[in-house]
Amino acid sequence: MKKEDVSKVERMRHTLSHVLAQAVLNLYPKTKLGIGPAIENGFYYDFEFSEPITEEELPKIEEEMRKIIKKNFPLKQEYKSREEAIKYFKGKKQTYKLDLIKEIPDKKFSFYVSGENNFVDLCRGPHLNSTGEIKAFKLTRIAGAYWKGDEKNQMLTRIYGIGFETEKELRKYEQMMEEAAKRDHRKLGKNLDLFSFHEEGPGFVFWHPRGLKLRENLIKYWKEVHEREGYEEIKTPTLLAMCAWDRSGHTETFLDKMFLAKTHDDKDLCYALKPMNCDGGMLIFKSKQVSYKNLPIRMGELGTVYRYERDGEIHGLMRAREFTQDDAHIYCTPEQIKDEFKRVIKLALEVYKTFQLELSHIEFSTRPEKSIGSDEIWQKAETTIQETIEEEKIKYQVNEGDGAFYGPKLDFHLKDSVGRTWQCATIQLDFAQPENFDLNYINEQGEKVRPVMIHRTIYGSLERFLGILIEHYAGKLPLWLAPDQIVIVPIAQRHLEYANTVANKLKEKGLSCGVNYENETMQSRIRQSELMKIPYILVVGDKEEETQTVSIRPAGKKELGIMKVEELLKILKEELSSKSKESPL
RNA sequence: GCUGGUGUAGCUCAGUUGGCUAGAGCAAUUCUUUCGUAAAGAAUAGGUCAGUGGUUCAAAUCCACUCACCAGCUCCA
Repeated sequence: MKKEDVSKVERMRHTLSHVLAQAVLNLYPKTKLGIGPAIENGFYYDFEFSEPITEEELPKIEEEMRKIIKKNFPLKQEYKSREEAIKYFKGKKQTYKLDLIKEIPDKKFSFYVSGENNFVDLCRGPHLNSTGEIKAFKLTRIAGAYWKGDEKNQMLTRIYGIGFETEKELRKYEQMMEEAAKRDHRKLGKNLDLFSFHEEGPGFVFWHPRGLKLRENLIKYWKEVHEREGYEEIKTPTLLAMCAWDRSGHTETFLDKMFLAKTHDDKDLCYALKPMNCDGGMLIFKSKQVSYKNLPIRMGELGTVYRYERDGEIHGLMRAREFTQDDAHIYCTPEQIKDEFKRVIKLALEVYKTFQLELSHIEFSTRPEKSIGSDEIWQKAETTIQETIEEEKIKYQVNEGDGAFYGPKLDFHLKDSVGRTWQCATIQLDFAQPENFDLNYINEQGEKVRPVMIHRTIYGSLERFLGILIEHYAGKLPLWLAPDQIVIVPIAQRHLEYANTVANKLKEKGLSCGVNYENETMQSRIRQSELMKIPYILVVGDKEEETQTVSIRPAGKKELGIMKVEELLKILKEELSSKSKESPL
């Protein structure tokens, strides 16, 4: 790669990883080197230390790095032949580097040399001209990472750092991360009394009244758009007998993630909690004869599924062991695939726009190792998806071998507050399951024909999507989603009656409105409401009662003055109907 | 599951190298107070220091195991 193709800050981050490796070798000469790339906002390097190291040693390594930077060593690129390269790393006992060379087919290998001990690293570059060009950096944390990203391999020690062109930018980034940590949905979920987790159910979400209301608001919107899009809703059992999972291939490919259930009399019919909703849906499809005239059939299901995720993989709402997919299965003819696919893409983009969510990226995942169905079927499915997204001019990246076991898929990824991405919407093309379940419809010639199946979600899971939303809005949910929309604060006890009259008027219009008449000062009650991020606080006292008005204070803002209740209702109605817009007040 | 870390009251956190009855603020309860836009005052109650086992005259503190959580990896919606 040419130097000018890579931004200066990226080259700096890459050089930083080399400086890190050099510093580590200076301090711990027996260390074996893995790889060290530049990443978003920084860099890392993987090492195998002879003795385990701790985070307390990072300042020492950082200091050594500063020495190397100060000495301003030039980075020189040179080439070695395969034999020279192997000989060099054998001499240094750098087994991981030898492993890398084995995998690169090139005849000539690019190396970078710098430093007083002529630190040499196998590397394509590009780099800065010399270490002295490095500006602001900091080592941030230490973590484990498998060699070449494969859990069957040795686990190495990864040291992460951040790097920027100025100290100011570095500090700004650190501050941003601190702010982001405050948005963590797990923290907000506790503070806003939305949900909790308990040792008695690791990975299971306990929804509190306020959280459940939020969840239901999200469901309501989902139902609206799906009804409009021609979906019908179904509900299938939480448990199915194992023969269903045998048939769909889950037993073979998914068993380690399934919760199994038995009855007390130990009959041989063993059950599993559903890890996916498709089996139940297909049984409904099969329950009657379908004509080509009925297709496409779009069956939606807010299906709660159970997956025994391994310890350490669960993460708040983002990755739970029980979660509800906003699932749907579209049964259609081969000719209808593209059109249906496009409709789902459009719907996903529309929904994300409503929340003003920015998409991180779209991934096209192809056939995995563990899969069912013939080569021909996979080929056809992958080509169809690729053609569709190219026709739609959608930017995507290919994720080789990451499809579902029954078909290739298109995934939409969203970012959380600290930049981790999470897969939300997914659209999966499936020729295999209709085969397994012997699904068919009657075509124009009166023959039985196999339908094609599209599995899809828009939110992905209600839990994950809510996690993303809570962080996206930093807990300050828009009026239409907020579990408690309005709170009325009567100034003194004598205003309680009037407060209740106003509350009833608002409730009649379907707004959720409470009255806070706790034995606390008005200031304290306003504070409580602010902390709960209730969109509107209405204060009522003598003045308001006399003029039949309310004093309005939108959350996080100063008071706006007084207004007639009818006038307020008009404004709120407008705000509720335009979900994606900001509050007009 | 892997590497590293954490676990003290409902919440946020103190608790020196093991040593008197484990503390604080907020929240809760009771009483007083009825207040004009982000915290009124007083009193009361609240803990098997995650669990189990061990070391010790003595363990919140040291060790082992288990559980849960956090960061990253792997995996995933």
